[in-house]
Amino acid sequence: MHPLFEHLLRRTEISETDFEKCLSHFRTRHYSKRHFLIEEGQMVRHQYFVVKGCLRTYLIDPNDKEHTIQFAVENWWVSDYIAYYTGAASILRVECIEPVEILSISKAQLEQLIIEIPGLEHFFRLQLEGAFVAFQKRILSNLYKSAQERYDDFLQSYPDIEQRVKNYQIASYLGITPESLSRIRKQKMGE
Amino acid sequence: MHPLFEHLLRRTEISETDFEKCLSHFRTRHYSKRHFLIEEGQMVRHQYFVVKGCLRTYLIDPNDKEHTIQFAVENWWVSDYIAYYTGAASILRVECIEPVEILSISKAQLEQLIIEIPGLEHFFRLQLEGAFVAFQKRILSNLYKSAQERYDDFLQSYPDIEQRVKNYQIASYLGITPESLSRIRKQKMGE
DNA sequence: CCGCTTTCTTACCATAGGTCAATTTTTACC
DNA sequence: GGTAAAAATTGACCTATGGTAAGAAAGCGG
Repeated sequence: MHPLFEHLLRRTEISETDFEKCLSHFRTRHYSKRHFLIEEGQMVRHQYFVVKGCLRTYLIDPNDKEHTIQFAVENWWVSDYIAYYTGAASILRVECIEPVEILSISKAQLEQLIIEIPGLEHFFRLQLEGAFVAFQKRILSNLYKSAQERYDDFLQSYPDIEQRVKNYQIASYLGITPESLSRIRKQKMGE
Repeated sequence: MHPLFEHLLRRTEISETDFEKCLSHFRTRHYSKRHFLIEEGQMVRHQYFVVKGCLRTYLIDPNDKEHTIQFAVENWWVSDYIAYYTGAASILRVECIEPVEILSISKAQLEQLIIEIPGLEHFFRLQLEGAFVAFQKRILSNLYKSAQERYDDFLQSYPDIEQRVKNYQIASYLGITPESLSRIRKQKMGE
């Protein structure tokens, strides 16, 4: 079964016919490592479903430091959602950190599909509820947990991702420097 | 016009008849300052629309420190959404920090309404998109901005809320101690 | 309006994590 | 498989923010 079909069925009911219609509006794209799906300053009119590979969404601050918001692997959606939802120019980058196969759809087309296909709006509402929970947990973690604890949480939550990304990228997700992460890892060795 | 009707109309189309039906499933409640709408350990089966007053959602960590996730004033929705969406027991408190008038609805009833009234699901999807953007911005801020900058951002984003809540509550929202906030405020005086 | 409680401020010291720079290890690619 | 580049580690030092404690100010209930 198509991975997107399977993915949609987890949260909503959709007929095979409707799915085919839906799928016809997505375009498959292949990108190599280092390709930027989105760069700062762009308008963002698409979002993407990851069929294969790994990507990272991050911001570069005024001191040239990177801060990772999200990693995306198979069956995740990715975009600069601040820009996508608000219509503002992007302040983020979305970079392929592995060779990637994605399905791309424009916001205009997706909104049209949502009107036409019952169940799609439901899917995206539930999807956003999930994101809401994840974000809120992350904000809480950042508020009261130590770097060490956040790293442990990360390992537990994303054991699959940990092996596919660089430590300095994980550090930038946790809000610490690569040096600090290295020290934390060193300390864990001795446990 | 009813504040909830006005609120819904900002994001979706809904007939007056449908709104009346919708409203009939909400229950108006009044609470005094210090009342807890939700406490740790509870199951959370309701969410609330704030008609009047101000509330705060926060966590108490193992060291008895408070960490604020959200303030809610007129026309905001509030609940412990982690518990509400996941079905897990609450780890948060929702406390009235002013006398409050709210409209309460159970998840079961709301989900039923969403099935019956076209446009409601659309409303909540857009609402969640807005929350998504706000959360992502907050995570980014926490990743790369100083306490000072986050305080400035807070003042700019929520000038209305700033005057209705205690400084120690703002500090707990920003992820700093009341003492640090006090120092920041002192420094701002001299500017 | 008084007294009590809560909140805010200030000062002094402590610390997690940051910065910088050098070194080692890993990875990518011809 | 050798080499250049990228990533990770380490050590010495630094800084923003936390912890604690105590006093000042503000708010509230009677």
